[in-house]
Amino acid sequence: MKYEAVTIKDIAKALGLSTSTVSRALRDSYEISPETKKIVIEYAQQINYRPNPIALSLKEKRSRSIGIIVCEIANSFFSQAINGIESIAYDKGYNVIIAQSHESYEREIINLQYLASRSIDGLLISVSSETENLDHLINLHKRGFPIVFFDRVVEDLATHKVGVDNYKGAYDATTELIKNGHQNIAMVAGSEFLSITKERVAGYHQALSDHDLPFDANQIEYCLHGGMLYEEVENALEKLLYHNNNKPTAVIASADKLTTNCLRYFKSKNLQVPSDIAMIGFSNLDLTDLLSPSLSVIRQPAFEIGQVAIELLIKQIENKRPTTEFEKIILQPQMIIRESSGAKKS
Amino acid sequence: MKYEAVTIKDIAKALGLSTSTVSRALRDSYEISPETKKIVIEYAQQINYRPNPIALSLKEKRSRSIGIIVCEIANSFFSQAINGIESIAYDKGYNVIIAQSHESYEREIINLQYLASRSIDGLLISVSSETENLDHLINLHKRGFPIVFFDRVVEDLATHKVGVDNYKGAYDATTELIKNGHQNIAMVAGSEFLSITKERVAGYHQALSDHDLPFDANQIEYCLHGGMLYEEVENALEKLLYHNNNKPTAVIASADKLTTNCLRYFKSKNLQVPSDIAMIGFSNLDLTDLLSPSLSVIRQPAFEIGQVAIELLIKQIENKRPTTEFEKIILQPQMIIRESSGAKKS
DNA sequence: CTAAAAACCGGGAACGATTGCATAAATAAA
DNA sequence: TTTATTTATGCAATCGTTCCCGGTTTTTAG
Repeated sequence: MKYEAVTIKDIAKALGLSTSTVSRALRDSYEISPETKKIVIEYAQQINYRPNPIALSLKEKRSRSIGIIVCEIANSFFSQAINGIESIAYDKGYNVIIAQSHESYEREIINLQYLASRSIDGLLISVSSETENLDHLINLHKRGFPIVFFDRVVEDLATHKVGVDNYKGAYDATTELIKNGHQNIAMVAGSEFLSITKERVAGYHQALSDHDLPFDANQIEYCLHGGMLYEEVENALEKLLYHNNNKPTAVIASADKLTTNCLRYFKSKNLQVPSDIAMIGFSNLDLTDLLSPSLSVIRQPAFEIGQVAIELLIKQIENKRPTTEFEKIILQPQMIIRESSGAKKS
Repeated sequence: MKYEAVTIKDIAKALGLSTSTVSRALRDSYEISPETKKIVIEYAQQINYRPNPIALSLKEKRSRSIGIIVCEIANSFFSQAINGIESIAYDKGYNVIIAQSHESYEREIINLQYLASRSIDGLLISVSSETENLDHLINLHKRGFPIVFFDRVVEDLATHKVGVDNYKGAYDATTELIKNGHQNIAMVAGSEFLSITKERVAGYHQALSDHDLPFDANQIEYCLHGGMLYEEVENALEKLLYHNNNKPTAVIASADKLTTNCLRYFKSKNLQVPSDIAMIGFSNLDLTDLLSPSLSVIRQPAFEIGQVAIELLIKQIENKRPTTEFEKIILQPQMIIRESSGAKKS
């Protein structure tokens, strides 16, 4: 069943005018007499005429839609970031097409091809945790396609980038645990490919060294799928807690899904938080306050990250000349101390 | 900065053929010789030719994109439903444009106009909790525009509808609480405008009456914004617990956000669940098992709802003749009993 | 060897809207 | 009255693709 829309031709025919006159009248051109304008505009309103955006896109060579690729929308951080993106995009007359990589490199490529073939005007992407090879992005980028990275940025490409101060977030979290008496602090980290992981590890590392605590590489476990699979978090924690000479009394989880899956593991093992094992995690969940014990978190300004990213992207899209100067914007994370990061059993 | 794509004309010029020949060669028409086809296809591949979907849309009068309107994507139920929708849509070559009403009637209308003007081929909608007047939907529907309702369906329109057995979900939840010894069970319900609210109230009502318990209208509080605002849930619970001769020992929350905000309220008032007040709620959150006490929930098959809805929509879009027979599909919710619905203090 | 039938390919209209250019009529200036 | 100028409108190209309608060559049949 087709849904037939009113076109400019219908108006022209009905009013005995040419399509150009109608088009100009609707755009309020100075070349059209006030009387003709009035007739056209009133008739258009009456039959509920709407310009066909597809025809416009074809002519203008732009679709006024932008693509977003994230791992999962069912992830508080990303759904909040998307809210930020949409809040600006809709105001500026762009619509967004969201695609999910589900942390798969392969699906990221498929999504990218799909979006590119839907002729989007630009791309906002937070790469999948499997993404190491960047050819798919480099290809587009070389051809002058506007790309902005957010959260999981890729350093090797000259584009706008928006993220948080991951180093500081991890540094603060580690320091908080140290202050509460923990000397053996482990880290459950995301994919090693991601720069955010490296930065968070670096922050953790530095905090230990600033407090004269030894750094032990065995205290870090990387999860390739960023905690999306419970099993990988389970394995990581098994190793850290039971196959490690140096049993930690506290854990830092470096991503949303890692944080919740760590909790799930502790619960299944009947480990009390924070007395058996303390923890603090990166998380943007809205109900970390409702958990028992309430969860200490590093929270990222997801909404703002989305807003800044889309603004940079639209600026680049609407630029007449190719962009040569790219910005890297770093927002500050927020540490919320609650119960889970407390002192160990004495 | 414009991103110039390769067109069929470029191929034609480079190969000394006409655009029609190139077009046919790429579509594997029988009218083109195998040799020509080979040359064209290889060259197209080499220069990475992609057909322009906008030009196709203009010609075919369809955009192969469908609109989704939900209240919030940062809501487990809806993000899961969207995952279900996308899983099918992408396979069938459709892309989805997501818009959020944030439970506002006004924004729902704006979104609808926006989507319609973006020439989507069909619409999947779960109406906002403020939506009482349906003119905006009726208008589109009258013109033969394909619409499928999911979750929050609207009975007055002849369209496909997909939802869960809300009556049964609430009936089971109520029965479970009764079995655990609760005689005074209150309900924190969503917007009165929504049919799902009415059905859930009816299920609750029937369960009470089947167990010879009195029904007291003062034991139900409606939240117009479906729990999106903490204050409305707070007000509702204040009334139920402290301005009510009949203080409940258990509460049923009839939506995701209501459930979490009830918990937040109990926590703020230092009420122990389930000993001070038991509860069970509709929720699709993935970490209700991690709460203390773990939360008993009615879980909806969100992913499947999304899948069924998009399948019906695509079927309708691709139908040659106008659809006259509409389906209403009801899936079964799942009750997961955990700690929060336990017995009251004895 | 001729006529018919394949086989293969190009021209151009169409989709809906915009826009540079041409044109006609009306008015103003000389 | 003639020319110049303004005013108001139409024609046609354009964006990228498909497809109807022809047209030419080659093959096949009689």
